[in-house]
Amino acid sequence: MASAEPKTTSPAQTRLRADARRNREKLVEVAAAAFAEKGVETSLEDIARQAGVGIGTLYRHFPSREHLVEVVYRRELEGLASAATELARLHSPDMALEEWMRRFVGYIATKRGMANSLRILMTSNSSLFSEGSGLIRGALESLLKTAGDGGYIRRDIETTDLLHALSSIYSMPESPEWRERSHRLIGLLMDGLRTRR
Amino acid sequence: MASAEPKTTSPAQTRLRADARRNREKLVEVAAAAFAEKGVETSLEDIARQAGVGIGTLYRHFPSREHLVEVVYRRELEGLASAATELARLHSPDMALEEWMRRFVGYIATKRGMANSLRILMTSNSSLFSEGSGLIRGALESLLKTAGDGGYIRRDIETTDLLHALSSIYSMPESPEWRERSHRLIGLLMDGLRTRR
DNA sequence: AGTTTAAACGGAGGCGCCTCCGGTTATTTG
DNA sequence: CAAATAACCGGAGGCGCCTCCGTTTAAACT
Repeated sequence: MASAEPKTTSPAQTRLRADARRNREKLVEVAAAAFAEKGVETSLEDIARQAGVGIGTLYRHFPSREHLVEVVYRRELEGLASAATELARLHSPDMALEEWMRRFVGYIATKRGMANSLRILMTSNSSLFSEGSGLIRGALESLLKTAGDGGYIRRDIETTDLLHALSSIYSMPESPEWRERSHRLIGLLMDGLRTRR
Repeated sequence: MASAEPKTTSPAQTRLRADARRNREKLVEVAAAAFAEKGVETSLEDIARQAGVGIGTLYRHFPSREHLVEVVYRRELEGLASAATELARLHSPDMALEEWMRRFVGYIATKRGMANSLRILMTSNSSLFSEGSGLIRGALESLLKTAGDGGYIRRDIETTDLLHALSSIYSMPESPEWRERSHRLIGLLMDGLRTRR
């Protein structure tokens, strides 16, 4: 019988050497910033340089551009989902909801430029999409429930509907006031949601 | 008043110099063959070489890979549509229909590898898609009508249905017998269509 | 601590993309 | 037919992609 590994959280993960893990994490971090700033078409060699590793190292960890994009994408999605519980701890339920929606919009904003790469990704790996949207939906749902239970907002709102309203922001025309507009929309939604006294 | 150009068929076309037109046509021809054989990811420099022109010339005529793909795509579509009238002249109506459907399948076959580029193309230029499908729909419709009017096939079949049946071939799993399968499907469709005596 | 080894590194190299511009050529004008 | 000119040609060059493999190093073993 093979002895089990008691160290790793996820079981099917082959342990990485310390330097390898450092490099990998640095790469993801740098890539996230680069994608956000210049879109997913940024030079991978630049990313490797900024992370202080050779291009070979980047390609060993992420065999293709899409792999890297996927990892960054998923990481951000998870961050967004876990922000929900964090916000719920720090703010009142309604403020937590509002702030979370703002972050959601901020997240979407970084995805606007990368339509094509994302599309390729989604069609070739649709599980990513469904898992991702599941995470987000879960986060929003729990925020809604908490705020609803506490009497901060009305309770006759479906997660799906709100999610839909938020997603529509994605298809808003590109413009300088995009961010402002989307924040106004959130304010509007919150006004509608909050219970009057 | 500016004097009108009586030479060109399409009015809004600025006349090309003779050598330019030669090169352009040669490029499209070579590109069509190359795309069919090795998919749309083929090296554009190879295409230029095979066409006997410099890479600069290729890029002047087709500013991006997608432009070239689009032109080739449209050309083949038009060829397919015009083949319908040609076939109708040479064969009996039912044979014309059958042969045309075979060619349609052949056309689709060349498009299997290029899913991504085509998808990008479609989403960024959806008119191409609608115009294209209009063309081939028209072709099929006229073949159907002629054969129906002549009593060769039943008349209670909608163009849309047949088109749908044919398109389903596109999503058949890739396999060595793909071509054979699709031809069997066409045989089956024709059997169903033909009137019995 | 020293040895071993397999995992990880990183950059050179070959290829394709696309741009830019000095040279060439079809076409127009006299 | 020659000169003028605008259109066109083509390939060098700079950059990024990705692979391959000789070198380095973390980690396991003694």
